[in-house]
Amino acid sequence: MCMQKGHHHGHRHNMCGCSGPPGEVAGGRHENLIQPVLLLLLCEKSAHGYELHERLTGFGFDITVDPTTVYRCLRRFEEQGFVTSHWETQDAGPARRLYEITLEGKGFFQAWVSILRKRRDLYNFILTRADDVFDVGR
Amino acid sequence: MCMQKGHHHGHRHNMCGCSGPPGEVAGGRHENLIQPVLLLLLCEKSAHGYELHERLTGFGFDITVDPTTVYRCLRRFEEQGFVTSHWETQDAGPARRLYEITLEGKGFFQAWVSILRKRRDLYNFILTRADDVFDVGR
DNA sequence: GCAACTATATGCAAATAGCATATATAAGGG
DNA sequence: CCCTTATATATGCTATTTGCATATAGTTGC
Repeated sequence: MCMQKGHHHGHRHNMCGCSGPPGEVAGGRHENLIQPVLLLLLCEKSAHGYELHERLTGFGFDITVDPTTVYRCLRRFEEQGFVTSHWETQDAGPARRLYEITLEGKGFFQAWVSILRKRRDLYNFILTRADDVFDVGR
Repeated sequence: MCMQKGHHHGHRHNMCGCSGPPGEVAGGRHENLIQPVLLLLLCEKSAHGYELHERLTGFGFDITVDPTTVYRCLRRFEEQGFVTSHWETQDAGPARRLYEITLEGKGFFQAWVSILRKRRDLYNFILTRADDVFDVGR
């Protein structure tokens, strides 16, 4: 996969090992996960994109997200009213956008949480059946 | 979302409530899940596409997949050597392709299983932190 | 001045999956 | 016999998310 029509910039794999077996079948690589995770991080503490990306990267569980994804997700959230932002020009470094979660955003996050719970239950169901298959095989 | 440039055939939402909060933010709707689930079903019993689609639909957990997705996934699996297929013209009804999982396919499934385990752990981690956020908020 | 770090943004392309649609066989009813 | 419905598979188009390459700009240290 991924080596289609002689494009000059080669590999476009998923390097995170989070979406599918290594080097194969990427796609919705992080399965939308950065969305709820960003909402969680913003619930815990308001922050700007760069910091959120760092917190996400240090999240463990093989999550390595492109900064682009973080910034774009935050802008989309703002369009949808889930966060607000304002420029910070104060102290050191270049200007940065501080993001804060809104009440709507918290509601959206709670909706996400119930989805995540369902997904986890489904994963457990699949994993149990997988164990059965491999047990019988032995 | 989804209502871009006046296309005649409207909604392209996710109707399964499985990928994200209702009616919003679709994308990798089933988060690649049909892949490992198909492999699991084929580990349990060889079958043709139509039957696999039915088994998938009866899987519970809000999973409703388009038949197209099933057929295309199976063809891809065959290209990758994870399944083999041969036409069955025998008994009643139109000809159908019987799919059987290969040794390679089983290996691929096992790789998937370890990914699913990681994901479930991550989900639990997120859910725990989400509980903390909402506890403090109360 | 220049490299490195902080910080954000845009364009392009790849991958999965849904909808519309086309196909063909077979069974049952009128 | 024709028509509808169920079985069974396949292709084209498009939407959505996301990664990579790249551009930009301020700030700090050498």
